[in-house]
Amino acid sequence: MPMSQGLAPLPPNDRALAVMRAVSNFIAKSGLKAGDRLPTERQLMAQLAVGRSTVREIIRQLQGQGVVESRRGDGTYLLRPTSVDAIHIPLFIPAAPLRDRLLQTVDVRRGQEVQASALAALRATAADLAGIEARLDQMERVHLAGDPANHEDLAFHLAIYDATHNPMFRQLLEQIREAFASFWSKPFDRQDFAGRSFPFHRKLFDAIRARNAAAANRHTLSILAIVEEDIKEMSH
Amino acid sequence: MPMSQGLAPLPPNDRALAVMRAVSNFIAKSGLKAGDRLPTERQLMAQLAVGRSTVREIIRQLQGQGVVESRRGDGTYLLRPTSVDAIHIPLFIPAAPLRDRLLQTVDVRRGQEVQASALAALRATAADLAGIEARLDQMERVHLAGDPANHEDLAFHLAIYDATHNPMFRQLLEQIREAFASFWSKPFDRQDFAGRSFPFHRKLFDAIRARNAAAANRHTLSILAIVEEDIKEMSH
DNA sequence: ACGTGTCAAATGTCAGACCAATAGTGTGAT
DNA sequence: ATCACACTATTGGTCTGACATTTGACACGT
Repeated sequence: MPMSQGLAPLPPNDRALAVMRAVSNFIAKSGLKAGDRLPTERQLMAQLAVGRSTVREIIRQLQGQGVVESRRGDGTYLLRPTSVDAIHIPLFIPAAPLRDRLLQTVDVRRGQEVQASALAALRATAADLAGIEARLDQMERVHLAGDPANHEDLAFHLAIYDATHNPMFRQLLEQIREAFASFWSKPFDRQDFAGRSFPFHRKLFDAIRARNAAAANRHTLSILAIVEEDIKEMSH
Repeated sequence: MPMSQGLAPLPPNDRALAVMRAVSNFIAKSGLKAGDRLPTERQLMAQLAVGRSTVREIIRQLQGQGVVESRRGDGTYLLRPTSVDAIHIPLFIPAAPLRDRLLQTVDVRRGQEVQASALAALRATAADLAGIEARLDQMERVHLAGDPANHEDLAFHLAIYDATHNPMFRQLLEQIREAFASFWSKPFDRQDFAGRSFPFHRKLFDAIRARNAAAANRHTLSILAIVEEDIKEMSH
């Protein structure tokens, strides 16, 4: 194996880096979940023996990474657990009309979801299949009750991603979805977006359970085709 | 609901947000390119009439987003141009052995690159094709001279992505590649990584030029299969 | 039970000072 | 003329202490 990797390039007296590591370690080891409150700035300042400005700058940096959120007069809250050696990959998608951005994400998702479905068909364990089916049942219940099942739909797809045992799939979809959540807020929660894709979800599950990657791909493409149609139609 | 409509929504005292917007706007309008130097903290402080700590915190936030890099005693430099309304999507890939992380990215790339190749075959303009071929020629020249052509290989694939006219593809590959660059530095630059995939690149280009999406997919998969083999072999 | 006021605590902001590293300049020896 | 070295101005990094603004919780009076 080639040389020692990932060793700190070593900025010698860099307090900020030390504080960043300390805070990240604390988050990891203290078992904080998303939504939990971090120690106050003054507590961190005192316990780490650094100035408050340094602590604040690190919190700002975490904020920029989307790890943390500060609420004035209240405290700083954890958005997603992180660890020191987690790799942060920032994506920037340039300004464009909402419709175009949505269609661009469908392009990406088409490649990603097809691949994820195929991998899930190959790799899913019995427990994975049970989890997926549970999500599917839940989704069908809600849908048949006449309610929009967007949340359950997401859970279903995330369960498929988890069955690939590759965390990058989940990250990608989750973050893309979250990035657009601010735009959707109303139309996406209220109306049963892409409801016509509903029957294909069980077909997709059956294909995965049968370890039939080709069929899984086919049904995934069917679902995405409907999503794309709905986006195009939504922006009339 | 006796809401008075005409009330001022808010005088958001949020200086930080204002500074963030001001800096982002400045970056966008001043035409700064990656690598250019931003105004010094003291200049921003003076021109925006805010405290230096506020300026520093915004710079930290941009740092967390991967937009900017500060060098002590030198200045703050732009890594990637941004605009105010660019969407920031942070991905976190959890800690794992390097080998596993690399294989995970191959999983993702398989879906993505297949999709990108197919879209490029459908959407590439004449100019796009010329650009791709120029990159391919350059890559072949370097490779036949016996030098590792990793940089040229990247340029070739990026040209294909650009031919999809969907900026998300380029973002994804570029950022993933950059995230792992710190690990590769030596082994990746020195040795002709995945050199065996070399012949498939021209086949891929020919398929794209012939608008043959299926063939493009096939050759893309061939390239990635070799990449995967090399990763598995590298970690013997 | 319901507003209302008060207060402690938290983040947000500022100013001023000093430290540390860097790039550029100039000086001096060769 | 050239190279090595010291110096200096500039820049980001850190600390301190102060004040502002917002929030959540509790106590109070009606």
